[in-house]
Amino acid sequence: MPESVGQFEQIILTAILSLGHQAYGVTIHEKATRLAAPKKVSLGAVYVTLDRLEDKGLISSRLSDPTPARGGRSKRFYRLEALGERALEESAATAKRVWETVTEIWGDFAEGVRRRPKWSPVRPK
Amino acid sequence: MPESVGQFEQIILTAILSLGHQAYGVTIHEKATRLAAPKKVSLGAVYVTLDRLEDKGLISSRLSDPTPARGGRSKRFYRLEALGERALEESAATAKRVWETVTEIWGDFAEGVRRRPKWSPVRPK
DNA sequence: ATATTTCTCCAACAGTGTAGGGTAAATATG
DNA sequence: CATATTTACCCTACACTGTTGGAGAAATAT
Repeated sequence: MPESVGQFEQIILTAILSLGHQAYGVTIHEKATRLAAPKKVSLGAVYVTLDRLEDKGLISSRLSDPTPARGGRSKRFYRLEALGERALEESAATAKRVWETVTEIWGDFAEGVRRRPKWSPVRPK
Repeated sequence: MPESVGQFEQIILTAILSLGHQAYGVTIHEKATRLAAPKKVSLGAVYVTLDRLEDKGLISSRLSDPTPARGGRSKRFYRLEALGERALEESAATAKRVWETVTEIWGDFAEGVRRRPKWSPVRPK
């Protein structure tokens, strides 16, 4: 049974996955911000979560060489470890089930306006 | 900007939504267990979370009359409030984005075996 | 030297997740 | 009726996750 991750951890793992070999603090923050919108994501939250995920062995990191650009100090790049992949699989499967369940009732509201519910909102006796 | 909910809270809200007017502790527990599988969900966790969601005004409850069945004591039925609907909408939209992002890389692994990644897992320099 | 830019990291606290056991209210049974 | 059985609710206590805000390090630019 894989480690189970929280909501924000899931977002961070997803960001790392999608960034491939360009995953470091700043880019992860950008990706995470898009995933979590309209909610704001602070940089501090990202780094703290990266630390914890690394402690749990779900991701690993290595420090790069500096790049020849203004402010181009070295970056800490992250990658998903096998444990992290399994945790994300499980967690994403639950996300899918949630989305599908909500969609069955409300329709695909993310694509526009929310539709009518299947049943009328009658209260039990 | 809607209240934001955690992972388990999202599952509970989703369970309530999908149960319609049959949402009370035991049925919510069953739904939540299916949504969160293979992870186990304890009944205690469900009730604590229901309490907190009610305190925050995302759901409301009312006590029913007992039913004439063995052990048929009265149930506390829950329903989504407007705040809860908005919180779930936002939260489910993020779940969708996570699922889609993961799917772009790994394919729809929930339907069977995980496919190959789009890029090779090369580390940065 | 000093300013500016990019980037990492820490400390502290609030909020969420979880287990396990306790309690209550109904019907069934001898 | 006393006790068993079934269904259901609720609390306590603690671990883990989420979040903010700011400090500080390492580059290039002027």
